[in-house]
Amino acid sequence: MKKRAPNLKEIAKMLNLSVSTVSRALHDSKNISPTTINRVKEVAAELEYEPNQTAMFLQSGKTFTLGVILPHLSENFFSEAISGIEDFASENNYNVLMGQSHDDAEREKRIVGAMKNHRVDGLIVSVAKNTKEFSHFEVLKKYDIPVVFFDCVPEIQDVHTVTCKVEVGMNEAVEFLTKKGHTRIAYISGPRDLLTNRERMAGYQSSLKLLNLAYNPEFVVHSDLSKGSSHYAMQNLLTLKDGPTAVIAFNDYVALDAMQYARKMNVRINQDISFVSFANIPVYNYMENPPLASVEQFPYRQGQRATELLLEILGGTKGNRAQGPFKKIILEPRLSIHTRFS
Amino acid sequence: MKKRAPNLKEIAKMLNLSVSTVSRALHDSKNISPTTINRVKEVAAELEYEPNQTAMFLQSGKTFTLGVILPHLSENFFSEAISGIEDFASENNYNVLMGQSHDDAEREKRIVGAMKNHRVDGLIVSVAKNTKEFSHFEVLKKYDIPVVFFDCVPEIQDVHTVTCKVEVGMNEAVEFLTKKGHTRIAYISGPRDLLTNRERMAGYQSSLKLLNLAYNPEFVVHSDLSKGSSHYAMQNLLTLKDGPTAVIAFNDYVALDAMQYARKMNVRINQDISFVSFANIPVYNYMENPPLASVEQFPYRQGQRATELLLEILGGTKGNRAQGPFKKIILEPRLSIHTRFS
DNA sequence: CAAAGTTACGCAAACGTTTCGTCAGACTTT
DNA sequence: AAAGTCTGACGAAACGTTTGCGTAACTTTG
Repeated sequence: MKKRAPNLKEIAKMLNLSVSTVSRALHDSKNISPTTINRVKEVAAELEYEPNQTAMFLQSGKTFTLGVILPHLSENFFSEAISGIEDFASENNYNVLMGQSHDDAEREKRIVGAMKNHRVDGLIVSVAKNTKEFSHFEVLKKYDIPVVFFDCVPEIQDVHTVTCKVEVGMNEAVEFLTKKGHTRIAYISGPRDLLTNRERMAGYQSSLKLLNLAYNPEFVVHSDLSKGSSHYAMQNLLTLKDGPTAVIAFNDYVALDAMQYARKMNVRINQDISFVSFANIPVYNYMENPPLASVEQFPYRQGQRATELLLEILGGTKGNRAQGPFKKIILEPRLSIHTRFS
Repeated sequence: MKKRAPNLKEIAKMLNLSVSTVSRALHDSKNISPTTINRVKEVAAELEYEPNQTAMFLQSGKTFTLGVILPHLSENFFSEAISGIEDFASENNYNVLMGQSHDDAEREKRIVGAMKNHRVDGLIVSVAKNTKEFSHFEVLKKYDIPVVFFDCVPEIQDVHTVTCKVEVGMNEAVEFLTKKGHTRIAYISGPRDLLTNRERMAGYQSSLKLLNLAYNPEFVVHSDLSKGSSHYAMQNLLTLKDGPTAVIAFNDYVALDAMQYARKMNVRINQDISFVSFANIPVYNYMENPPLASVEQFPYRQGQRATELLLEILGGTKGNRAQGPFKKIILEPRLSIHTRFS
């Protein structure tokens, strides 16, 4: 009772044909007579034959598989992103192989290796927060595997990227708050050396300048994104003499933690101090006191665009692939004002 | 300037060895002299040689790839689950290929086909809500690809499953509420024919019987899980003469929508009417008025166990794989009482 | 009717590995 | 010294496809 997946040879034997004829018949080659094509297809259907892709991979060098590497699947931002990736890939008959780096450079390296061995056709990556060095991506060039980075991208020129103009998002956030009458606006920053944080920071400072507001270094506090650290950051803001009347947080988790702390200190959220953040969770419409607004970064969209770009690259001439020109796709963020739980 | 991935042949040529010797050397075969092994490894390292897995797949019939099919990646329950799957798979040197059915039977079918063609070693599936018929999984037996179902599993005997005892979870939920003094407990059910819903329902009824509470059919209302439908369900409960003092919801989304509606009708949440639900979202600790408690179903754990089971099956004898004995792993849910936002 | 073209198929190489079997030479045992 | 064992290597087949080329048989053409 050996069950083996049916293959061309089996079909060929049953019909007294050669393997190549069967192959061609299944591909509707014009060199095969219609009657033969029908006979072959009939038998194939009966056996429930499906071509062995691993063999085709070997033959063609194409796996029709895209690798996706991101920090955490369980973070909403990323699960939305990979959802967009998978949807677009699937529409174009690509499969998606995925791995989580857990924000660990070593793990990321290992996964890149696994994907390379797997000979994925291309890679979509949001790099781990603690990755400082990108040589493990360099190797991919040798294997002619193009990479598109999104969200968290390395700061080097010769790569394709899809990102969101967070700087503009920050501008809008500050502007929104000043229109509400705020002049003392603080920023709880994320990890200092993270590109996306520096962009927020740049936006924060450029906005202040544009609006003729003074930049007060005390109004910028840091969180390493842990709950305790965000609490501590908020604490620092609350103990200032002329504290802020509005706080912009690095992301939703930081905002929620900061708000939680503030509330414990009897601050009335969005009355005594208003909050705005950068979106990465979805349930604000159910909360009584969400931040007033958040900068929406469209992760699903980012994933989609990244995949689109990657497939475009894969469509190009083989040799030219990993060389350039390198595209930088930049999406516009949108400040979404939260309506209150009603 | 042709970049081609280095291969065994290339190494062999450089060292004037045969391909087979190189292959063996890289595998530390004892039939190869240490000096040769070293020479080979040196050259391999220099060329940054990595074996082409697609070739190994073809050779060995094993892809070291697990397929995962679930409804939505963006739903927290599933992203947690796949996170658990990927973590466990990764630890055991398996890759994860994933697809979203979007709760559509047709799409599910297509993805199963794609995974089969890809010759994944095994499959982990949470079936689409509207899948009524499981023949597309039958085919996999022919290809000797074992399947482990989790969460949403087909109601047939000869499959491996990992599920959570939701019935028990419901029991605990009812008991919890009665201990709080509630006797008029309603249930907002999900899609009637969904197994997980019927189990909740069974738990609901058995609990009432056990606690000597009357079963009032009016206290069971239905939601198709859409916001409107959940609102409508809640509306029905609110218009009852002697309405419920506690409501158990099919899941968190239903609970949140129902609570939203109730609040709009000036019901004081968890005072006039208490809420309990089945967990699938993570941010309750930030909400002012979350449900009093939710039945935690441990998606990460479920994903892990499913993967563990699958790998166990894959380790078994080849022929016996898809035949049985069929394992049913059942996890205990836990009622987690939410502490209030403070 | 012969030359040329067309049709329908088979042969064999190739993709990159692994592995079974073989084999020559060197060393060990009687 | 003949027979046996061990060492280190190689050749070739196999996995399941695709595809360039070859070739019969048949059809068209002048």
